[in-house]
Amino acid sequence: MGRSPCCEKTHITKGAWTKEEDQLLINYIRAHGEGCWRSLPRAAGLLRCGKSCRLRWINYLRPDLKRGNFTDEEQDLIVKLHRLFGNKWSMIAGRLPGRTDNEIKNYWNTHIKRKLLSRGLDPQTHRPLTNSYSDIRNSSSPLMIPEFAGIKVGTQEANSRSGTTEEEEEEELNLDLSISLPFQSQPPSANTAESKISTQIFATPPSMATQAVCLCCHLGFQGSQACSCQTMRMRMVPANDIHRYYRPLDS
DNA sequence: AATTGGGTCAACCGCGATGTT
DNA sequence: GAACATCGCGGTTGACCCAAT
Repeated sequence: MGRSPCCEKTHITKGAWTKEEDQLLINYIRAHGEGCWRSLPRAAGLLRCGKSCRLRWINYLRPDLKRGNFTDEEQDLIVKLHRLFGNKWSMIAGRLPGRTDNEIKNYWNTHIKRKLLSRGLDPQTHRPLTNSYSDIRNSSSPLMIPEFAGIKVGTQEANSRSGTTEEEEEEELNLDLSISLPFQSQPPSANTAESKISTQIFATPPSMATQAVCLCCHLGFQGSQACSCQTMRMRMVPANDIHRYYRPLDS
């Protein structure tokens, strides 16, 4: 037999979170750390589904979250990453410190998507809406988004000059995406487009990993037992795990 | 002052991958 | 290996805000 259900279907609160609920969740996670979302609501005294607690914490309550508008650099990076990963918001979020997948997804749908459309670009493919792919490859005009500096897909002229293939074209994109936590000890092994991209992105010196924000330091606990900086410097953390880069205070 | 319409974003839903029994 | 739970993700919804009318 499997496990028991993740949460009781009855007596579950839905909708907007109250300040009291937020505080209960914050207090509990401060004391016990993240994890075991199934048992968390009851233990924290919340009448919420564990899933809802996890979402609230990750998207809103985490102390390392950035608030406020996206910077031009972040916007630029989102477009680059979206071109590489598509709607893999968690992958994109993993490379934008302090931003959540939900936040990026919302920002994409409300701002960037519209901007691209107004430029006549397909937000999914980042290519002109009216032209087919072959048209684009034969086009002499660069695929540029002036508002997002540095997003140049490449041109036929450039390709014929350098004799690059489509895959190489991808690699021509400057992927200096290391403002986040781009290092992974073992890049994905599968020979997929994503893995190639990941390999490239993750090919950052190990020293970059130490530039990640340690949550404990962020909270002012550097040097304390809770601070795991030194431990984390010994082993590399997957980029997607930046938000987990901390250790429960009571451990 | 009331209504309307668009923009924003927190939260929910459903699904696939993974883990556990 | 089957059955089930958990986790995490992407898509969608709906409440709220604000400006225009």
